[in-house]
Amino acid sequence: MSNTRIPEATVARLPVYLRALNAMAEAGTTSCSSLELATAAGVNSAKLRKDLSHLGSYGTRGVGYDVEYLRYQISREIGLTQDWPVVVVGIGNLGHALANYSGFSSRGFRTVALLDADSSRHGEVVAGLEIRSFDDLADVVAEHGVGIGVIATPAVAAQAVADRMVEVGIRSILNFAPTILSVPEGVDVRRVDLSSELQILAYHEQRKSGERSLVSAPVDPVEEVS
Amino acid sequence: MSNTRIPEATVARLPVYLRALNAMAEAGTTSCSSLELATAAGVNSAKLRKDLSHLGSYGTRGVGYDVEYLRYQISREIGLTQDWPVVVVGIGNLGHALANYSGFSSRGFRTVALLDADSSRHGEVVAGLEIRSFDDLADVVAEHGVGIGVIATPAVAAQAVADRMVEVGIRSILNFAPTILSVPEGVDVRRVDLSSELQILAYHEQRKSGERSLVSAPVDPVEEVS
DNA sequence: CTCGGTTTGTTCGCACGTTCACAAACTCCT
DNA sequence: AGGAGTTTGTGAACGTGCGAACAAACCGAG
Repeated sequence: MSNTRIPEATVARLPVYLRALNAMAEAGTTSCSSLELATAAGVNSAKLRKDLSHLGSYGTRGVGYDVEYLRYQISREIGLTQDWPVVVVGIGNLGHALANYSGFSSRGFRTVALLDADSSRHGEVVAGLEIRSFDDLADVVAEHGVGIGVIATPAVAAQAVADRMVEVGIRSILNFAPTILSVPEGVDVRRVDLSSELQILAYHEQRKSGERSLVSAPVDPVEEVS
Repeated sequence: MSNTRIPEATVARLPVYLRALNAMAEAGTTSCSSLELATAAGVNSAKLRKDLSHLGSYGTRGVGYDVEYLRYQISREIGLTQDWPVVVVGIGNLGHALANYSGFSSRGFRTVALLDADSSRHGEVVAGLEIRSFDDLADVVAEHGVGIGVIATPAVAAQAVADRMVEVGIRSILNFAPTILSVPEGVDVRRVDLSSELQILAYHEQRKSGERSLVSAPVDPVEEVS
């Protein structure tokens, strides 16, 4: 069972389960049912059980799941039992926030370097780390091992940063810049786009409002531009 | 065609298309094919055409799409032709970054208030706005109309903030706090979890590494805790 | 006007994800 | 020991999304 590939949708939910389990462990709960964990994670209980079944059979019928045991199993499956060095490039407002974000360092992720192209900021200390030149990327990777690259630069610089990251061997990139990065096969990019999220919310909000006022706006007032 | 509901997966991609169209417009391109736009957005061209067909028939066979016209149509569909007031709660590192994020203000979204529970920060000016008390939430909503709420508080405070937002009429929430919010029916919550994104990357990175070294780790060294 | 080339919009088959419903398995009580 | 109650793990039905392939429609040349 555990040698088969885990579905992508399941992988995306594992961190949520892990978070819920951590909260339970902190609250002193040692055991939980699939329904409890599912509601804490905001999903259907059947979906939770199927997700967990992809990792193996870690529950006990008639009883439920041992919080600590399941927590370890999910952590191991995701890979949090090892150490992941993280390089953050672009220390603007967002990069600053990311460097200080406790959620990064807490779970196996260790920010090992902050890089920025702006030389006037080099030497400045943020979250206990000195901002270094972007040219040091290769050195950082050599020093701490290849890890995960986080791009928090303006959109125009993002592709160049990504290209350089790939060059020095980074194959997992978290991109906060509002651009689609093109990378070679084998490199994973996850995009976090704050503006897109707002736009999706706006779409649903608009639909909800339109529903209320029963305006269907059937005719389009704008003609083709010539 | 345009009166039917647009699939959720399509809605999530519309902002990406919009961004690509904006880049084209800035570059002076007035017309484009589905293939050009699709590659710029990083998707399959067939998928792009199907997505756009849900909005209506805005292209010309044998020619392609008019950039400006399509840009307007997508903007209108998402609802960006109207003005969306946004309230940001929790002006820590992340809230600070969000307040300064230009992508918010650029596309119909207008940050109308920054709120924080910490009274020592009240009056401080961030991105041209004065930080106000969280108690002012109802006033802000009354003043600027019900809008979108952004939660950038620590995890422990997030649920209380969400509850209050719902109370004063906000029904679209963008949650950056690492918690699952429980909200009543009709309220939309989108979650942006930086730590989860890293964990998903780590999972894939681990698989890539494991593939290389051919270590399948079939036996589990940890026994059930008693 | 007709014909060849091009590009959209749509149909179809397939794979993936979700939910229901239930058998298997465990605990507890008598 | 046995049965009642509970909860997991999974098989099956269902819905959604994706990609290929193709017909419909448009442009331009002759």
